[in-house]
Amino acid sequence: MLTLEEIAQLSGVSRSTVSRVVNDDPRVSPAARERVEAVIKEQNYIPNAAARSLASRRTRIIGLLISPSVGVILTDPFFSVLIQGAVRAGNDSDYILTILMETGDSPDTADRIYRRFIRSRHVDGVVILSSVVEDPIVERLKDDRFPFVLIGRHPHHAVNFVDIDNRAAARDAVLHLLEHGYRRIGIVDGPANMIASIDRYAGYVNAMQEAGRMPDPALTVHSDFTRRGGYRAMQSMLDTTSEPPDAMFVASDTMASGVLQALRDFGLRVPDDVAVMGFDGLEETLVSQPILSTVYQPIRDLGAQGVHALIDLLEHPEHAPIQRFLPFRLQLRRSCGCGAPIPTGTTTTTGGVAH
Amino acid sequence: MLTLEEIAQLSGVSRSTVSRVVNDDPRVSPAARERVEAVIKEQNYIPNAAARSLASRRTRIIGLLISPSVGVILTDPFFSVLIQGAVRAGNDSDYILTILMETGDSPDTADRIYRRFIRSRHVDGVVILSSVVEDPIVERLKDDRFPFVLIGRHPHHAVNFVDIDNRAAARDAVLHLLEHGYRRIGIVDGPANMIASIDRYAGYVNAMQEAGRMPDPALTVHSDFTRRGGYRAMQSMLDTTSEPPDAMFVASDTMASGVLQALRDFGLRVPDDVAVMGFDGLEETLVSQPILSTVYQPIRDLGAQGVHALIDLLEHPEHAPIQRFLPFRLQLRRSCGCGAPIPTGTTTTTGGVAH
DNA sequence: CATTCTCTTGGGAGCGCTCCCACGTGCGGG
DNA sequence: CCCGCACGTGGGAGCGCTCCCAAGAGAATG
Repeated sequence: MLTLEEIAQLSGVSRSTVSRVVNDDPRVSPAARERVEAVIKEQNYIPNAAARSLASRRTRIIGLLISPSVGVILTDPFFSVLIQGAVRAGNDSDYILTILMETGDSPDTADRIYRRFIRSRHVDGVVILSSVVEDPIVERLKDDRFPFVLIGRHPHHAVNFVDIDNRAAARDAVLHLLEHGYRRIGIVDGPANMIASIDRYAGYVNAMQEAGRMPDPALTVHSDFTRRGGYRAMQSMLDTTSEPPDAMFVASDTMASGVLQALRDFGLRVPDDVAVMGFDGLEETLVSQPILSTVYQPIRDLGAQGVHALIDLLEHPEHAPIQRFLPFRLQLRRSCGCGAPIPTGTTTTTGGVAH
Repeated sequence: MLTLEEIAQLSGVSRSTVSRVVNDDPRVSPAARERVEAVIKEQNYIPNAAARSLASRRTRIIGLLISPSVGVILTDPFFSVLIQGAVRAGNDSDYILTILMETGDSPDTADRIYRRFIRSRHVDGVVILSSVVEDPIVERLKDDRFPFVLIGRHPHHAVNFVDIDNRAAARDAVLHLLEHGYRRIGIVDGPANMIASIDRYAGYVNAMQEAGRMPDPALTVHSDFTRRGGYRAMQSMLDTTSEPPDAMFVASDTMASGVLQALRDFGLRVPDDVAVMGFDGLEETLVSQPILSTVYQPIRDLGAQGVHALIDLLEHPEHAPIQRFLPFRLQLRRSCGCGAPIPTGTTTTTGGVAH
């Protein structure tokens, strides 16, 4: 493995000049630069990361930390799209994005990663993809004053985050179902300990109350954001309730896909017997008939903005805290009872929120 | 940020002793150890990663590199299970596993990651999850003598890898369909540039030929390992062929799930009109009726073994090259025409290969 | 023509660890 | 009683960079 010093000797300049060339410092004569670059190329020299970070006190690497809860449902296109958005944003920057996954099987795994990777300064900052409300990592990062950005807002702490207004979005969706005339509206929500689930449930309740209706507990099920979970949730609701719902608000498209299949297996027609409204706006779930009405959220952007926010934080620590809400919109298609099947992409639009 | 030296002063010992405590070196008196540990805890001291790697010449971090082709189909439970297996194996070791994703949108992103993360020694070694046959990274790693393990065999190079014998597995699966008496057997394969697809196709052809049948090109479709892709592949096959198949071998359960839906939407019964055999043995795809017959492969193990192999490589460079095939088995359920629906888990078993 | 400035360049002093060698100290055996 | 040998311990010498300051060569200024 070659060092800076050796490259310097080979090209007849000093260590400092080679360092300047490597770091694109303008204070190098064209002649010297050319010579050094030739040697670097010829020797296939690549600077040692550890030495660099030790001397410069940064690594130019940022982490995307995926919490256990998420790891399990990694299969949801939601996460894959989000991750892709984040990775792409990382690639377009000067930073390299690396993904850290916790499996959650051992309590000290998280601690290990935190110490050995985060606090030891292997990364300059982290984007957290957790959404489990009580995730202890948030406290820890705050206490240690380590730079981080949450994807999904935090209920208590004033931390940097990027999110959509899930409450408002869910409210809009349920209000739309109410406008259709549905009255027994049920909900398949995500896990009760995720902020997104909590907010979406609150939006559902808000809408129902505005319409003067009390949400029926028999029509509320928490599931796990998987297709299978959606299927089972719908199945159990139909099995246990004497009076089935006339519409369902489902907190993710992936679960909605399971819900649609459960309804079909139960012999119920969508939207005639039961209307369905999803959440996410994933292209992946458009396989099924009837085409799913849903709340579109800019998932890819969510990932990208999270990364951008972190980089901004790293390079301008003096900036104000970042608390960004991205816009959402309803995509009204067949499954909620709206007109003829509308081709993918063409959509009716309602409000959204942004700061 | 505290340093070793400061901890040493605070606990009245030398830098060396603190280092020994941190690294679990037995050559420290109980008294000193106790004192130092107290100070470390009290000060919340965590050693600097860069300084450590610079001095010790290793990082104790390994990378899981996910190639662009894979990134797109990250939603396939196959990958999420594989990744979980790898992450878990990493957690159980002394290493930390970090995931690197290439998006493939820019040709030099891969180069950047390679230089800035791999060759710069940010990681001690990498596990490659690529399977695109001509992935240039393999050459590069080989040339640079950087430690790596492939998940999925390599057609040309003698490299370390972990895989199953896809050819034999596919052959077994198709032979089973032939035993049922099906004769017009079609295949929905994965992308033609992935080694797994190539091997599974070869197995399919082998089986057909052994039964004295020429595979019908009209019944061969390459798809992309997604549910949607499977749906479309089946749809287009049914649309274009005058004589539909009586059985389908599908190169992944996720695609098979799409195939089942396409058949249903086409008014064909499974297995009566068309039998279906999947590949992977994912629990996630068991939602659908009829329950899918499939080839089970130990996906989680594949990830774990990849990581173990790499660690072995790092700690015992003198060991022989690792080329490991894990066992597979047929899981015969309803969709291939086998008896009554068999409860999940209970399975008929056939051969497998292992070294 | 002396003075100031700009442009390039070189090298010292770390960054915070690990690794190795040397130095006590106290013990048992010859 | 002395020698050798463990056992703890301390400190020097790096690891391969970045950052800063100094210095020399010209160019520009009065």
